[in-house]
Amino acid sequence: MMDFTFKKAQKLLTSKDFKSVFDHVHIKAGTGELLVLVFDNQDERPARLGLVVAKKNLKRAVDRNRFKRTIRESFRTHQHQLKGLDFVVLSRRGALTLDGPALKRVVDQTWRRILKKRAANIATRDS
RNA sequence: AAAGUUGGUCAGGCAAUCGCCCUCUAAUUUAUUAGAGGGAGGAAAGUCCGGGCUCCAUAGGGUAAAGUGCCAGGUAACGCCUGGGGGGCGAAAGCCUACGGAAAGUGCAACAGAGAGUAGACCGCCUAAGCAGCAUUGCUGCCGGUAAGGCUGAAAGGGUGCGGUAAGAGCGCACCGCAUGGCUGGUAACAGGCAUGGCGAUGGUAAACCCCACUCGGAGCAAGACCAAAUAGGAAUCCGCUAGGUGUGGCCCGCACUGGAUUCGGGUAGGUUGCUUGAGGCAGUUGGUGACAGCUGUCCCAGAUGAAUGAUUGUCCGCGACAGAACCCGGCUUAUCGACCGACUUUUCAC
RNA sequence: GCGGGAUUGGCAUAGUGGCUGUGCAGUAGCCUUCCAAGCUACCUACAAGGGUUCAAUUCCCUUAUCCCGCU
Repeated sequence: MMDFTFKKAQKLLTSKDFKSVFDHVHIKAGTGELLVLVFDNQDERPARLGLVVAKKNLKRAVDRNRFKRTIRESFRTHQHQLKGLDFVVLSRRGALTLDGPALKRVVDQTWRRILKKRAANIATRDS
């Protein structure tokens, strides 16, 4: 039975954690709705997630909460494929146009694209 | 039954799985596991008012600024609520109402108009006399009288009618309005009625200045308190100085600090706390027209700190709106698909 | 979360209880052989709603949008 919990250890908590991701972006992936920055720890630690949702893009608190919950839920179900990575997800203006299920599909696709890029990075580094 | 008015309640339900936050209990590897319980709103929103709480200086005096504005009550308090009065709308139930003072003072009113506030005389009306005419009358119209009618304007210094007059006029009278003084009812706002005045005292604007009455110290949990790396040096006590400077009130008075000596601790990053038992909810009862208050019983009902309520599936229905706590309450305002319960008004029909 | 401020043509910026100016831009004409400059004319505004007033861009209230300060 796989563990799909989402504890505090899997969140980026301090400003130091956020800074390390922002200063050393190894992989960048985005759509019109969101932007994902990835820091590669290159080990088997649990993946960690941080969210940056600007009031400018999503004005109502209800929309911001929905955006964060959807991404957390998707992260929770995909975490075992994402080990060793730290993520920062930022909202973009287009986030308002998607409803919950549609946003979830977009996020799921983004994880797959990041994994592909990571594999390519490792290949170039090894060669 | 239809049309309408008004008060209140609710804000998808149930089940399964995977997850999140807090509390309690137990176990241990001391941050995990297991069990139990709890987990957004009527507006949590806007931040428009009022209070608690905390610090500033102990919150004192004066002045400025600001706010409120029919009366009485409720409340911790309010710009809120309840009841009543005046005014407006409606056939009614009912709804709306910044509703003190312009007979203390100052100011403002474009354009038009004769005249815009100590009124005014443009067109007019009347008039001695003259001319015409048999005459009713018509024309010109001195000295003057007059303000009814016309014109302008948002507004023209009481209104309507009758008398009166050369023509007119509160000039006189009646009714209405206004003012003053009693009276009656009401806690009061106010209402009713009487007498007198005789409109030369009195148009509008106070969300113009202002006057009157009442309220008000300032900041805000990023308040504040505690534990504490690195780095840099400060704090308390006593003595001295009232000149200057500093300080959290817009300003003044008033108040505290400063310089020297002695003594020893101080506190930025970060963390902890403040953090939820409260002007609390529910039920009953008593008082009150009511807002509400008293008493009795009972319950504990979010407390996060990248910030918790979600996702998937099934099922039912009326197919689910606006929208997410961040110190806490009382209001107001704004957003909102709907559902249910009660009270009242009018019309029609039946008995 | 708390506390402040702003909104005037396409852009920038005055203004005040009685018909909204000014500059740049745009359009048309004049001038010039043509262009530029210059001159003339036109065009397009008081964020939205309600109230006070005879009259509101101005005074008052509500709403919307934007900006700033306090970790």
